[in-house]
Amino acid sequence: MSDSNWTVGKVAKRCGVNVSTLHFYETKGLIRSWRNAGNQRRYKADVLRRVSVIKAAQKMGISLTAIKQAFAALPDQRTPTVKDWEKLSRRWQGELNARIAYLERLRDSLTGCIGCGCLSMKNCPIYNEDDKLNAEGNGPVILERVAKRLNQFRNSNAGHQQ
Amino acid sequence: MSDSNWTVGKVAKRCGVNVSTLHFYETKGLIRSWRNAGNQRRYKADVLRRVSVIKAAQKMGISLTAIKQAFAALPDQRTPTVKDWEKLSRRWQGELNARIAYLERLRDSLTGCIGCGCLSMKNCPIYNEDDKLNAEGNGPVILERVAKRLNQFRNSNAGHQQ
DNA sequence: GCTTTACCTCAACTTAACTTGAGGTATTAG
DNA sequence: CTAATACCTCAAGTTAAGTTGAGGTAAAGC
Repeated sequence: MSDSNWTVGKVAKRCGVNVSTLHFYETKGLIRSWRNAGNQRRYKADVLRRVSVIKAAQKMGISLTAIKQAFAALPDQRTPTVKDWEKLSRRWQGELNARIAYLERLRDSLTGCIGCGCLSMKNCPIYNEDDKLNAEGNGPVILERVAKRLNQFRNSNAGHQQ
Repeated sequence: MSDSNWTVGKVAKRCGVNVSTLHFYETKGLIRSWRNAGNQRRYKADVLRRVSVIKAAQKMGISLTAIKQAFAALPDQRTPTVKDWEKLSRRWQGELNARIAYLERLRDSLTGCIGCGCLSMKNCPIYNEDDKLNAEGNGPVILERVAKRLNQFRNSNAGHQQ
């Protein structure tokens, strides 16, 4: 009963988000609810994990659009199992590693490049980082619009490795 | 002559940004220009490094506001030297390290937490990461609004260590 | 049974970091 | 000298991820 009778308010409190955020996630297709006789939202308990996973993914810098696409890999009819979630998790771990590696490269070349003045030159490792990542024929691109939108992961093919 | 006679177009092309971006950066106080007789912007060559450093900092996830504050530490009257830039760089390296460490913690606890269901619980290491970072009396906070604005670094005290 | 919460919808506002466009002036190439 | 660029200003638009508020209904507490 309480298993499929969560109200927005309870979910919001439990997950530490606003009610409006849950409404918003629903319009984005990230979570789902059914309505009771009085047109109020009711949730199954698994919404809690969904919201928590959304929050965790956001901390990794993954956009809602990419999260939605990742969720698309979850079973549609049955409630996702632990294995389903772990699969998702492993996928994101790969992205997280790529992201960490990217920041490490940035860190390691930062002082040298800022100091030497090569930053505005064509052969600077920092300056050309995007170009390398975005090079054609070089496998799926991991980071999208790096300089523009705060290192968000690309929506269109999040999860590809190599 | 060409040392202080860079036009917006030339700077834009050299730095790989739009002219409108340079206008924008100027309104934000990130770069400066003088005007020629016909009211057109002219730049000193050091604008190239400034723009490049802005771009590098953005790749680290540092906001323009924080970048502006960091630039405030640069000399106002003379053109910044290599040492000036290196100082800035070292400051950001510390933030970059903190950011990398944060993502590593997230990665290492991700699969376990997503799988075990603790994500929505109070004792989950991922779920409570923000709280730990934001705990009072625990030294300066490094990451701000982590879950909200894609891990941007805090504006108000960017650069503080430990 | 009534009053306080909790919900509902829908539109508009918020911030960051830019971009786009309109209407007009300067510079440059030939 | 003139046509093609390049610039100028200022206002408005864009995206992500929500938040805020108005006007109205449902459910819960006592």
